[in-house]
Amino acid sequence: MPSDLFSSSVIDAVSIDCLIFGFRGSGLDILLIKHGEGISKGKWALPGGWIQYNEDVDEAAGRLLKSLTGVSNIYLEQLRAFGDVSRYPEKRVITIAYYALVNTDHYALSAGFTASDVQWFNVHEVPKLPYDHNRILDFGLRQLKHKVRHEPIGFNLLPKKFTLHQIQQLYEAILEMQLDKPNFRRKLLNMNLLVPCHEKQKDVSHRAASLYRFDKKIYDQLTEKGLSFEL
Amino acid sequence: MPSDLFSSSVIDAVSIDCLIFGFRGSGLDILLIKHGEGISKGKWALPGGWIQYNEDVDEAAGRLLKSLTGVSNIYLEQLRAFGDVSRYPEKRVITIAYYALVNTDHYALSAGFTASDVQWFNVHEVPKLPYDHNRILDFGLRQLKHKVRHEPIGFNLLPKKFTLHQIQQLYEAILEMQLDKPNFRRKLLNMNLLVPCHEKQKDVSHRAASLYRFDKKIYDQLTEKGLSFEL
DNA sequence: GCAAAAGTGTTGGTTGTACACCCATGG
DNA sequence: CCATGGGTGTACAACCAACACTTTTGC
Repeated sequence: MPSDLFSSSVIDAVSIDCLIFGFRGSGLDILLIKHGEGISKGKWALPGGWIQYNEDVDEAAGRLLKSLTGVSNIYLEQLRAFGDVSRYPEKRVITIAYYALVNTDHYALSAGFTASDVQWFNVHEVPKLPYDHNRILDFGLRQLKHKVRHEPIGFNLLPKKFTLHQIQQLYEAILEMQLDKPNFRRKLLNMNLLVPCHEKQKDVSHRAASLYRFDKKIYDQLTEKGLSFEL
Repeated sequence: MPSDLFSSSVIDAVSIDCLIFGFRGSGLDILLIKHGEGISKGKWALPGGWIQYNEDVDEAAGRLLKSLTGVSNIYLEQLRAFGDVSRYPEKRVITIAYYALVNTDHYALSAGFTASDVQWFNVHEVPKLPYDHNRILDFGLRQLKHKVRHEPIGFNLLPKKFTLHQIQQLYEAILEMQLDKPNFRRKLLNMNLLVPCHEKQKDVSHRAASLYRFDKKIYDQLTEKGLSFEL
């Protein structure tokens, strides 16, 4: 959390923290910043900060994320508020946590504002974070496991064109469990959510797989007609 | 929302609002209070108020609910924070919404603190509420529909001993749809969640139904062993 | 007997799960 | 020819939806 650079124009009792999950083909990553100032200077933490009086909380989350990390224009969803008395040492601060999923390759990281560095960390290799940030991360991971089974959010983490195997690896990374290949393929294809690109992988040392893409419009149409995305 | 009676000891930019759902055998109810003071004096609104500096947000929700309505000792779960700039007219206030399910019969309502009245309203017959309270209610109803399908929270709304028909009516009220009696019975009984009381209804003008009770311990055991509660 | 709700049975279709198996490609 | 992943087939069990039917009780 940055210091009160703008203390006159921000709400001082409420902060924002963002969980940005990324995927690089194997494990799940989380985006952290290194604090360049303030009481946690030098420590890695979740990107976050203060809300201004004239911006919606949802807007504040997007603005802070962009200024701290360079990541912009993504759909941030609210996780929940954390408001224990002792969660922040200096004074009473309630934080509202947001989370999002992005494809690691699509964003150039650039530390800014009060952040001196930005970096992806494997979610199982994060350092000890200040305040209750580790707790927030744990909560977010649990929420993510639940959400990914019921809504097609996972596709944000993949390249535009992807193979069925890549989706499966993503789901295995998030859910932390093995899935049966034939059954997973069928389940996904039978939803008619994926559009075949009529292209194959290249430069792989095994049989080339077909590429698919996810189409949000088709998903919206199907859900309106009463299809539910499950697993 | 009460006025700043304790303005020195409360966080002035954050409030709490509670959605308390009740059930009386037919429709779903929501608990509202009539404001006895402040800018919304005389209006019906969600019970809520300010958080003190020395209490956790979760605690504040329980305290406020009790002092305003007399309803205490229930499990309040956080819904989410609402933080649009214009949601509150006087000044910038972010609110954190909580929700809970209670059996209407188990609680004696008594208006207190800044509330001049308390009353149950059918969720489809609520008056126009101040601020964004109608939006919060809508959000809570949607959340409730989702939650009740995946976790056995609904049993809070029933008497200790209940018939299968009563559960079905409850589910039909929350989900706003008709359910097939034989299939609903079987589904519930096959989960082995319900303990038969070996008792029958009395004084009913039709065949008396068997009474069951819900046992949280059994539920916890079963979920540990990997059972999932669905529908 | 009638109404109202309790409770049981049956049937056919869908879905999930656990596999065995063959195919294509690079090294 | 082997390792790696792509991709298909099958067979059994479990589950679900729809609906017909019998039972008990008060009036």
